[in-house]
Amino acid sequence: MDIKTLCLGALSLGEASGYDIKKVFEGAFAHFFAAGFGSIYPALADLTQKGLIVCTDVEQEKRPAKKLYRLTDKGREHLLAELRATPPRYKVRSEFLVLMFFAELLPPERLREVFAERKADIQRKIAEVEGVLNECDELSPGMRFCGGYGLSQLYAGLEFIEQHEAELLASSNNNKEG
Amino acid sequence: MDIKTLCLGALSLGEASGYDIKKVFEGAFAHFFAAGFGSIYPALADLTQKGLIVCTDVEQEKRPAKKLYRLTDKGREHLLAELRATPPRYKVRSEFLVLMFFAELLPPERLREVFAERKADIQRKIAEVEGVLNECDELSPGMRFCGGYGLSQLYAGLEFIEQHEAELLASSNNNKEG
DNA sequence: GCCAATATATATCGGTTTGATATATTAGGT
DNA sequence: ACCTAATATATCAAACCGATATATATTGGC
Repeated sequence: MDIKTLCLGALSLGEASGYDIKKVFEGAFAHFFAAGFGSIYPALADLTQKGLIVCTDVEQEKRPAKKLYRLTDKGREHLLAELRATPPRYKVRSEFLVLMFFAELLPPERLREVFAERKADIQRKIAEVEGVLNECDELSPGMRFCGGYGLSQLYAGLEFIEQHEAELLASSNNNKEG
Repeated sequence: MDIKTLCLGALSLGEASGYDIKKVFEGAFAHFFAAGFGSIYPALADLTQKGLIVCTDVEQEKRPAKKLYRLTDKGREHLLAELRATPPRYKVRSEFLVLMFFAELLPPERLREVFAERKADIQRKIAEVEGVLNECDELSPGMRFCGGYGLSQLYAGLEFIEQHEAELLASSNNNKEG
């Protein structure tokens, strides 16, 4: 699944600008799919050119002008077909775990820092997802499932780190001394 | 962190060919970092050109010839510096969760399939990681941490799906009838 | 003995994605 | 008056992904 399909998905929730879509990727989508402006704007141009979305220029009083995009019927059909055909993959790319894998090559004080940063990051994300789940009451069951799944992963990761970091830090210190 | 650094990391465990490194990415690294031949071979060429690794051609009796790569001192230093400077990120890209997010747009029977595929995939990965942890007794504490962390994520995900799939399927069926 | 599938091994290439950067306007704080 | 943050769009090189091509050797089934 590419960013284009994700943009169609975001637009299935209502019309939006590229900037709005970016905010969707930073909010609700944040913990399971990332996309920057460098992906979103070309995707919107492409989708427009293919007739899957249409664009309206909107002048604003107190902000820069924006381009509002809306799904066409063709675009909605394309989205449905794409979703039905998408295999349910789940891919992780974790620099954190690479650092753990090579923990012996890190200075103990850096290892401590890494654990602290990672835990802080997880806690920040937990707060974000819980915020969305609690504050927004127009979420579909599917969206709530997504949030819940994300929380399960975040809590399990946090718990694992808290239970095992001391052990790894100890072996790192021994390694330094020996 | 790019694939080049990962290749340096793989070579810090001993000399290897591009093909060997791919197997590392399919085994020990599998659940937290992916890399294909299209990334690995250019990375090795680049690292050789920069003097961070050296290459030896090895003719083999019963197999195609291979190129064995080995870290240089400069390469080892580069790896250490890179690891010390790498922020501990953790990025997920999940088509599975995108499908959950838009579950309303999926036919109920496809939703059932998606859950079945995802659970089978998780169970396959659990077996893989547990296999490595049980069968290999030369793993460093850091590598065991990695495997354990992966298992914590896999078990938490599996449990969450088992506890919530019925609910989502029910709302999907209602949606169809309503 | 033969065929198909699998494993070993390297390499390339188009298309997509990432991350950084550029540009411009308005709001709000000091 | 000045700086920072938010709103808004756009581009680009570098990196990465997935598929494909090429070639040899082994293994298992019939």
